[in-house]
Amino acid sequence: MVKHHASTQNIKIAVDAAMVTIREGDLHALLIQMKKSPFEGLWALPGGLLEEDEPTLKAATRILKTQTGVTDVFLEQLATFDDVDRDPAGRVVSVAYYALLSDQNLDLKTTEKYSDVRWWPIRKLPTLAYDHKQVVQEAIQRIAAKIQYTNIVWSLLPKEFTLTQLQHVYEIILRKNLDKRNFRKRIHDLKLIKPTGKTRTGMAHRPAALYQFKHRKLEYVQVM
Amino acid sequence: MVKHHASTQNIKIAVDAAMVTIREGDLHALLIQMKKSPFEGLWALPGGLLEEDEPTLKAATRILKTQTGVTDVFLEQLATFDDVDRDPAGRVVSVAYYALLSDQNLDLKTTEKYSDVRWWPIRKLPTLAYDHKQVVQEAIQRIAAKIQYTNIVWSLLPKEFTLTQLQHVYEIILRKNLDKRNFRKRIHDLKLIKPTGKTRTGMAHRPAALYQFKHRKLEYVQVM
DNA sequence: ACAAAAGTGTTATCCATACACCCATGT
DNA sequence: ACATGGGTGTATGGATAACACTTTTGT
Repeated sequence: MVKHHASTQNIKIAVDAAMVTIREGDLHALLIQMKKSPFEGLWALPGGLLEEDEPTLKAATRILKTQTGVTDVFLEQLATFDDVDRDPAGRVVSVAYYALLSDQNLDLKTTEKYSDVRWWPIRKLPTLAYDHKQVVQEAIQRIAAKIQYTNIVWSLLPKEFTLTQLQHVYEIILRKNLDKRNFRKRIHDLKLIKPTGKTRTGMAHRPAALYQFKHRKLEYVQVM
Repeated sequence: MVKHHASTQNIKIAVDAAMVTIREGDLHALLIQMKKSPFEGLWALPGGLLEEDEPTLKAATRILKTQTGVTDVFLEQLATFDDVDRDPAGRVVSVAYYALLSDQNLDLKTTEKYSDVRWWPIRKLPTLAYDHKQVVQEAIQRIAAKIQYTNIVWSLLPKEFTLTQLQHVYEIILRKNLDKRNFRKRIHDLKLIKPTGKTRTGMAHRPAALYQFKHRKLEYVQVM
């Protein structure tokens, strides 16, 4: 045990959310541009101080909803970041979450609080406030690990998608090319998705069959 | 972002540590018996409030050192537990760590603060205070997952150990029997350990060769 | 007709698994 | 001499990886 100055502890708790999606063939994170000093103009993950009667998961859910309007996505605690100097304004411990979003149906909201809100490619981030660069890095690592033994990619795709779209998600996150036939055989054997019967037409090539995930919630399956 | 009542936030931060070892053929966790109400007599993980100028990892390191005297072990953040009602005394968010200890060279310290300190088999825990049962469960899951793709078992074994001891660690944590020859072939191919040249004698059977880990720090390797 | 992505099976290689006996020591 | 765990190699089967052509559409 550390000490017992319970009444004198003066540490604040924040919740930050790394929202991640795939756009233009690459992973992107949602960043807000800060208005207030000392980080004026810098970019950061959306977040804020925790309320007393609110669990961190609820706070993260609210941040997500406020920024993007979505609720039905994969959202999970990432880790807690607590370097003593991470916030120049004082000791603030941050419980970080990460969420996976489909690039569809997103409606970014700019609020009074921020100068700007936008998606940034994860490999070309601007300078970030606090330790948010590290938070994003750890989120990426977690995602890359976790798509290999769970079904969480459901949260990165629209409700209906083609097998090629699904394969691209894996290729982009794992940063390697996959064999089309082996990938499809694998996905088929896992029985995580089912055909909708529809096809995606309007492209200058053969229409692709559309599929959907049977369950849009976390399941453990050895994908690769 | 949640709200901006920064000055009014009244949430405390604690650090708790699940220290785990293998004794008598099973996983055990170190628990302390509480003296103070409202959990008087109940068992709990060692922990305490975080100090303002201290990172949580340092706090966890100190808890570990205080309880067991050891420092050179694997210690990692597990997760943050923050149910609003987890502590009847008020809102306390707990950053939980877990540590892996060898059953050797342990010197449990009972302090004034606790009625008792002892190892409890993980499958037969007493009633625990707070949400510590959940913390232990998550630690076990993490350990079982992580020994399969890292070298962290180094921290559960003495500096020098036999291949059979190493195999037992995996068998106990994964709860399944492994084939001796396949296991040894695998371990040998991974090149994580090296023979010390010594043997362990004094037993009513052929002496076993003693090995040690080449590196006593986290490395990522697909073990199984 | 051409371009572009969709869709589809087979073969070879590698890796995981199953399996049994002799060895060195203490009693 | 007997009991006990230590130590060792091979053969098989299943999973993974490599690989090319036909189909359907839009222009």
